[in-house]
Amino acid sequence: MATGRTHRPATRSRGIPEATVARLPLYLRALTALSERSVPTVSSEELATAAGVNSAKLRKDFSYLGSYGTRGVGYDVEYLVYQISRELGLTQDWPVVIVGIGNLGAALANYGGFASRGFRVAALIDADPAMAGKPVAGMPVQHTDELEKIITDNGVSIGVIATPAGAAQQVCERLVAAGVTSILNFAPTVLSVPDGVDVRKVDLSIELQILAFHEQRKAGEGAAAEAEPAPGRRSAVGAPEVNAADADVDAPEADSAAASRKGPDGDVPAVMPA
Amino acid sequence: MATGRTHRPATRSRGIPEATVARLPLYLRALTALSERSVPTVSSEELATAAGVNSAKLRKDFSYLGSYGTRGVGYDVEYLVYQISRELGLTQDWPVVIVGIGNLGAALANYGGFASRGFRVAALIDADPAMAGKPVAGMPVQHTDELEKIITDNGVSIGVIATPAGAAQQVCERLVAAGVTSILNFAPTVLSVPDGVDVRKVDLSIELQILAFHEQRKAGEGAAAEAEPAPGRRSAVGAPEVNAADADVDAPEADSAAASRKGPDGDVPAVMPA
DNA sequence: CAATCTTTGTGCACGCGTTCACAAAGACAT
DNA sequence: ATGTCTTTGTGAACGCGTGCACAAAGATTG
Repeated sequence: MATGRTHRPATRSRGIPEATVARLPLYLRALTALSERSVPTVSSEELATAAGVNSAKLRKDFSYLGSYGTRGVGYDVEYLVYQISRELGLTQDWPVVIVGIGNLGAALANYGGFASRGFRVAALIDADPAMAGKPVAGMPVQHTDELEKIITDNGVSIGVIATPAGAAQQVCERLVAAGVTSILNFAPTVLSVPDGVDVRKVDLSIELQILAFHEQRKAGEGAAAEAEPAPGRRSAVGAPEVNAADADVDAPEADSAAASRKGPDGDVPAVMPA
Repeated sequence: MATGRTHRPATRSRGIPEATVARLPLYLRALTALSERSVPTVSSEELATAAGVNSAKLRKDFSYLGSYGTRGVGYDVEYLVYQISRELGLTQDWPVVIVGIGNLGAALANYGGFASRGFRVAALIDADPAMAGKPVAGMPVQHTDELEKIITDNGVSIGVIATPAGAAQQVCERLVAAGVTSILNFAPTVLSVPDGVDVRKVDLSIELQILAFHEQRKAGEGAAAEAEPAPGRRSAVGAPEVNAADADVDAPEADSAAASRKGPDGDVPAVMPA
């Protein structure tokens, strides 16, 4: 083949495939582990195993970044850590705010995985006045009223939403209006945002539902009839009112944003289980 | 979105596409909201908007389940809720165990989205003896020693791992050995499991890293040079030892499973930031 | 320097998922 | 009953992602 690629495509817009981008953090994690063990180089085969992917896929992924490997040897760990970090934008500091400091929000605030990757929790925000000033993860919770000022003063461009579903859209709009252009949404709701704003969602119960689907498949493999994998069953469906009851419990935490603006109908559809 | 997926060789027998299965919970959520508002029928267009997807995609998805719509009218909400619930296996009870009751584990235990979808938290398990008996989410935490007995007695087939990365693989193996065949992994580690066991992973920091990538893209759109979206920066990369220090903090919680079996090397590669 | 060995980088083919576009089906009005 | 209107269900085209398989590149050895 031709003598390799030009190291710098120069044109930023020349896209790395989305699927590849999603795997870069995986590689980075594996590489960091190797780095800590002072492993100097690693082959695509070894690294692929460590990252849980196919080696051909890994090589192709890396080829989008440039030719950083040495044939017959492998990849230089430290160099690759740097290149991937740079590509992901982790060589700079990203201040983030977490809105909705309930169980989940607090857990996220305490999550060390953020800080270790260049993400700095700039502020914790909650709509409950009773929460204001209360220290969580060694940081005082601030009231929603301060949201805009916090975003502006800290130059925050990434926001994490961990509010109840009913409050998520409103919080989202305020974040965006204040200048946030990337949102990580933990609320079980579809957020609508203007063009130019990225939203990624993490839904804890959706993953379980997908597992349940496959689990049911397994159980019903031999028998066509209903499987009974465990003692105790229930009907579940057909009792919408239990979902309504879940509304408060459902939310990952106790943010009172929803309560403060309870539309008798407005948040019923939004506050969803699942 | 949450990531994670094990190798799915070929589509199961009369398989619904994996991508479709992953969207069913989304539809179900939107439909439940409509059901609570007593909306009798809904068109593919409306429902697609509510679920945040393309209407053609939605129709094709539903076509895999059967012809449940009425041309010229739309879909019967209640009927569709039932059909999707049944397809996902949510009409039966799924007892789950949560292993690793730290910040994240506790948040999950309190998360109402599980119970409202047919998932019953059968037990909370932690390796820390000091946690044993302590009530979390109205349920006493049990010690890891009881793991196998709990799984067997409750017929648990789905396990949630919220331990530090260093303990995840070991916990995983014990769960599988005890009969668990589906695992939801929150630990930032690649789990290796035997065939027939499904693993889905949720990595909180990977999502942020993906956002950072796009954010960097936006910032560098006009200027070719390094962007400065906020006051304060850092070098981040090139300091592996800070990651090592993160090891304990990194874990979403305080499960001491890792501590109880600290291999001087065994968990170093596993305990990863990111 | 030549031969051999290892591992990368990638051309190519295949399959899955997405989207378009439309005919068929049924509701509804006249 | 007939015609019109709405919306589903799906055939087909397209694009992306994945994995195979191999030639090129460089290390290493004799």
